[in-house]
Order: sequence, then structure tokens, then C-alpha cells
Amino acid sequence: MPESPPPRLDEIDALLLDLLQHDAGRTLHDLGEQVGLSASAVQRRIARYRKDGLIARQVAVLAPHRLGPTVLATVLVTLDQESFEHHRVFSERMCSDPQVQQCYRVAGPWDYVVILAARSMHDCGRLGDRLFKADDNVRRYETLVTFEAVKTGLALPVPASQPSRP
Amino acid sequence: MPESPPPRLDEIDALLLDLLQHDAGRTLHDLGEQVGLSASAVQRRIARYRKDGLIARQVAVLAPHRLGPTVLATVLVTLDQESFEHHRVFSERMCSDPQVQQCYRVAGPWDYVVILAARSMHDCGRLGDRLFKADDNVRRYETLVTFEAVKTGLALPVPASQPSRP
DNA sequence: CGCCGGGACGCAATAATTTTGCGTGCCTGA
DNA sequence: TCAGGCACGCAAAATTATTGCGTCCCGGCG
Repeated sequence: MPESPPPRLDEIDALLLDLLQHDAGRTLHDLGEQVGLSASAVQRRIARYRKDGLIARQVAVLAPHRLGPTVLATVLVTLDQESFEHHRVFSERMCSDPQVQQCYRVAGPWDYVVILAARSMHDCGRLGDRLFKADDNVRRYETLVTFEAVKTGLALPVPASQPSRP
Repeated sequence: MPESPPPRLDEIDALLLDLLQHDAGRTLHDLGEQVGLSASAVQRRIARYRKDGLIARQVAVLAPHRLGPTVLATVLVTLDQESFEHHRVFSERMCSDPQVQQCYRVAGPWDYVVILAARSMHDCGRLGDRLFKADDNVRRYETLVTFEAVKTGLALPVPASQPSRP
């Protein structure tokens, strides 16, 4: 799959993408007002972001505590066997479990950082047992239960590589 | 601020919220087809989710690698002084920095788990210096640079506490 | 047992938003 | 200097969201 190079972005693109990352619910007209463009210009830019794969998808973010009690946890994991195949198997299990929010493969003594969402402390323990303790290839894991989600989001800083011409 | 109790959700609500968490871009008609309701019924349910604060917001998720080179990292942080005020100051700095994606206050020897997005390895180092090394009250921090984002998202498992009547 | 609300639904009308067509202006490169 | 490409605004057209209304089903109560 030939990946085209990252598209050039001007200041308006950066502004627009930043707005969209924080609230994609506004109308094109609204967005246009914020960045000083017409609705159709905004629409065409956004269409381009999508075509370029810049915007991966659009999602609704739920408020955890409004779904009932929720326990979030970060789990650090070290595998035993490190073969390509073992990593693939582990990754796939993380991807396919809906209680796994995020999973990163990292450098250093730990192999993975996994973020879990559970319904209770008890459920969290069960989840850890199921995902990690029951896996022969997990050498060791450590669970960091969160007291408080200080900040959440997936927003990335958007670089404006080119000035926009006024 | 009196928090009303979490609203009751039936199977259709769970299905709908799950769909919205993964792709909030579909039309009401489409969603209705998926869950077996009319567009207006779907619209009314979604309006209720919003009113109840169940859907916090709607955001666009960008593809990191399409923005140009991106380095993600997980940082484990332990504070020195643990007073309420010290925690507040730290939390606020995390919240206000756009390169901080997520920040969780956790139980155990580490106080915080912080997820960073940087433009390069070098930038990542500078960011760590700025956020943690320059902070007198950070006793110790450890950076886990990610090789690969295996799974990302903020989707929560939605419990269907009540059956829907057909 | 029968008679009200209350709540959710579908359908259809209405309102709002998104998408497209078209003409214009500006920058770039020949 | 002149053509080509590109992004823009405006306004029409298409699609989508929202609202009004009548119906149905369930639960509580006379």
C-alpha cells in the first residue's frame, strides 16, 4: 500500500483540524465563521482531509461516570516469548476486546501499555485475570488503577507547515 | 451540582451508543436501519443522551502518521509533595498543554500516567524536560516511548441494564 | 374489568445543513 | 504577458435532521 506523503497544511487547516478534534458537531457555517471562510470552502477542506486519510473517523465520546460506575486502569505488560507471532497474537486479543480502550507497544523493560475500562473494581480484577494472567506468554503485569481521569482525549497538535495567504 | 442518577438503558440504547462510539458520522436513517428503528426514533434517543450528558461530545479522530512523523509516549510520574494544591497545579498544567493527550491520577507508587504526542523523538525529550524535569515537585518520571499504537480509542463498554420490549 | 395518562413509535411535513455547479480572482510557471 | 490550476463565494439542489401529530402499548387506578 503506497502511502502518499503527508499533505501540506496551512494555518487555516491547522485551526480547522484543531476545532474538529475538540468538537466535530458544529455546522460548516459555524466553523467557517471561526476560521474566516464560507461554509462551502470549509466543506471542501474537510472532504480533502477525509480523502487524504487525515481524519480517520468521527466518534461520539461518552461520559464514563454517566454510564454508571466505571473503573479505568493502566496496565503495564511484559511478554515472555518475544517472537513476531507472539506479539501478533497479543495485539489481536487487545484489539478485539471491547474493554481494552487503548494499547501501545513500547520501548523498555515493559512491552505494552494497555488502558482498560471496567464496570467495577471486581470486574477490573477479573478482566486482568482473563487478559493477562490466563495468558501463558505474559511474564509479568502491573495494574495502575486510576483514581481520576484528569484529562482524556485523542487530540493531536496540528502543525501549520505553511502560512495561508490572506 | 446535583448529579442525576445514570439513566436506564435498554438493549437498543446499548447498541446505538456502541455504534456512535465507533462512527458518529452515519445518518440517522442508517443508524435506524442497524438497530431496527425509524430515523426520528433514533434522533429522539440521541437527543436524550445529549440532554442526560451521556454523550459528552463529538470529535474527529486524526490519523497521527498522516500529520507527519509523530511520537507517542506514556510517562509515569511521581510527585514529591503530595498536598492537594500540588496536585491541582500539576493537573492544570497537564490539562492546558495540547501535547498532553491524556492524564490519569493513579493508585500505587506512581501518581500519574500521562500520554504525550510529540513531533519527533527530540521534541519528545524536550517536552518531558519542560513538563516534568523543570517541575521541582516531580520526584521522578519514566518515559515509555511507543513503537506502535496497537489500538486507540475512548470507547467504553455500554451495559444494557434493561431489555427492550419488542 | 375498563378507563385513563405517560411514553415511545412511525409517518409525513418542515427546517436546517450539506453538497454541488458556476463564475471570479490570484498565484505560478512558461 | 498569458494560460493553467486552485481555492474561493454565492446560490441552487440534494440530503439530512427536527418537529407535529395520531397511534399503540403498558401500568396504575377506580
